[in-house]
Amino acid sequence: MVKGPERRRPGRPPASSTDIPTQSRILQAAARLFMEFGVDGVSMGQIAEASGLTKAVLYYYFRSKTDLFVEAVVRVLEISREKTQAILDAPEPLYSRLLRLMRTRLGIAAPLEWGAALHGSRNVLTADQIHAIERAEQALFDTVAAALGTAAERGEIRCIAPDRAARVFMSLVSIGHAELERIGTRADVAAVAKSFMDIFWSGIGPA
Amino acid sequence: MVKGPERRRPGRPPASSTDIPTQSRILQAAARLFMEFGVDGVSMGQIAEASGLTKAVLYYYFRSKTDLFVEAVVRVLEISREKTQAILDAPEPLYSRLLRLMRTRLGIAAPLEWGAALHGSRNVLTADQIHAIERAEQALFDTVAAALGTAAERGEIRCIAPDRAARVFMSLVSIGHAELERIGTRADVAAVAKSFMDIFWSGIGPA
DNA sequence: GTCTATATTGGGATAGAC
DNA sequence: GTCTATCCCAATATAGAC
Repeated sequence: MVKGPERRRPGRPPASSTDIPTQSRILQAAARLFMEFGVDGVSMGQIAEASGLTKAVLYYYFRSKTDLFVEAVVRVLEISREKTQAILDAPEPLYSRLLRLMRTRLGIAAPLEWGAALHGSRNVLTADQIHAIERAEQALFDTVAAALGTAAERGEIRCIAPDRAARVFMSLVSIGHAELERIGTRADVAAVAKSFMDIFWSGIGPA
Repeated sequence: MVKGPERRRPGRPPASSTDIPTQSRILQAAARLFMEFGVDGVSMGQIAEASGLTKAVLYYYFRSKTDLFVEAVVRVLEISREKTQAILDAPEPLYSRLLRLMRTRLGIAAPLEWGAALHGSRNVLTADQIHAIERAEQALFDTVAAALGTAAERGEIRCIAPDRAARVFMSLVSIGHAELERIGTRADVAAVAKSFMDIFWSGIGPA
């Protein structure tokens, strides 16, 4: 492009300039499908269709299906981490923040068991790819663990191993989501969130 | 076979007569592989090899790969349920029984996230097959839930929703297993079991 | 009941035009 | 950068001998 600067065309710019970049469109569609059907449950053709493109374009942006999968996972985990961080930074008691976090996550349509999808495909991923995913996953847990650790210092909770507790919390979110799916649309997200939160907070032992 | 009864051959009977029936051998191998690599991570060829047979034999006993998968899952869940029942029937306080259950399950090589494997393949399963798996799964949860319910009646615990708590417990087993895998062989199963059990029993809230 | 050999297809990946 | 057309292999499933 050796052309000099052009004068701005009057009127609304063509749609293309406001469109989501192709790569992001692919990642978004891929993430959604992978979350719902798992790696092997989705073909490149389906992802192409879902993003309104063709297979060849996908391979223009991503070397392989595995690559696309890894980048989609990392992206989702990063976004998830940011949202989580924002909620946990609020100036509230830990209990309220965790409850809000659980409600929010339960409300998200695509909850996802990446762990599940991963389990089946670990053998295909390179060490680097596994590492990338594990790092993104760990960052998410660390965000929660940090909040638990701070609260523990303040004597707000008795939690001894924040990282472990963080994993338990995230897993409770998964179970909660499974329960919401089971009972269907008549589900009361807030109520389910509350009851899982209570198990997390007080355990099942005698009062 | 119209031959009359033969006299028993002297000496040790041929190995074949004490062998596990072919169908069980297939199911065992299939269950192990499916648990480790997921449905799509394993081919019929691999299952055939693992059970010392050929693909054709597998198709002699099972109509399709999906069929084999479903029967393997149900079988594992049933066995798991029986073992669980046995442990929970012991005349001990609930806490001890649950701790023993968690230790035992953490010690099993193939822990498995059937849920994971399932998620990816739900779209392929017939309604009947999904039902069969869900029934077997529910039976397992019910076994744990029953123990929790009884204990609740006795005032041994404060648990309000036994079924929900049962799911949480089983899920803690999964996290525990994931943690053991992460930290590798230097893992202390009993210690990990204890600490997850404590989160389940007392929660993380202030003492 | 178990084998060898093969038909069939879904889907990952690429070539090359535009 | 995006398309059409195609290659190619892995893996399910079957045919038919023994």
